[in-house]
Amino acid sequence: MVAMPELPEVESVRRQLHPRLAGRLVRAVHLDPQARFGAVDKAAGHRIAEVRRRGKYLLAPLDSDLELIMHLGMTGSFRFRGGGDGWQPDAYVRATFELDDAVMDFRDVRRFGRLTVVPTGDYAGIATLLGLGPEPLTADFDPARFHADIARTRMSVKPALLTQRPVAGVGNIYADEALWRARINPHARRLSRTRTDRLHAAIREVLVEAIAREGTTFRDYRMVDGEPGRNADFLVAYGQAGQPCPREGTPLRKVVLGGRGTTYCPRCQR
DNA sequence: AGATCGGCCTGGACGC
DNA sequence: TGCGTCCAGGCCGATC
Repeated sequence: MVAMPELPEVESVRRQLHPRLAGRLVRAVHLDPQARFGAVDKAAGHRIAEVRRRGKYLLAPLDSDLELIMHLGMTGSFRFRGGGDGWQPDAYVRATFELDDAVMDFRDVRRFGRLTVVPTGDYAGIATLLGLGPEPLTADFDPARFHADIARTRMSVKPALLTQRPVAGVGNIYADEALWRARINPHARRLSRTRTDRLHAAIREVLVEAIAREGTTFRDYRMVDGEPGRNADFLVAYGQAGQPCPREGTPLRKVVLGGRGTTYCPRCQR
């Protein structure tokens, strides 16, 4: 495992990115010739209004009814040159934004990150963003709707969460953490309202706690100032296979579910 | 239409 | 030491 920026990591990046980008003019965008980014160079000549977040996406409205969309993928990070944090561009810089008062690099070892510019709100070419579920930390995340979404699908609850449709921003780490906390087996289907209510609360809790620690860093995830998140030492399920369950000591089991590594307690997660 | 699966991409871990 | 193989996974497109 490397990084997997999920909602807490992306939100931590957003909080540092917003003050550095809001109001700035993009003078030019330089791309790695191998990068398959969309029309991100269309950002050139436009001013950034703000940096928002939806799920794991960073959204930066530009003037002229354009919108810069950024996704960190697995290993993406934004770094600024000459900021005193020692950052120097390396072989993994995939895009460089020349701003009116700064130079920002997008670094991405595995190239899973995505950058593009679209007409404001036109997400037709970005299926996951188009079908993105509610923001978990707002009132939009409604327990009744969450239950209906989880009950409607025939998928197991964990893969269902990873589709981003029942709720936005939950990835592999926080799915395992929330399911453990809610004592729900990741294979479970058609959960009762009582259990989706527990999961609803657990998702909010693990995300809020991880944001307070500025996310989970294993290796590559870095905030804009280069600092790692501090949540890795607080994970109780993800990556803890074989360790005793903190609730009652049964060794945690790792399986592959929906093609993703999944760790859970076979005894207390039913 | 919803669900499933392979591919993308790379470096690090691991085995011999 | 060095090489080959496997693994990690968010998202997307193809297919069932």
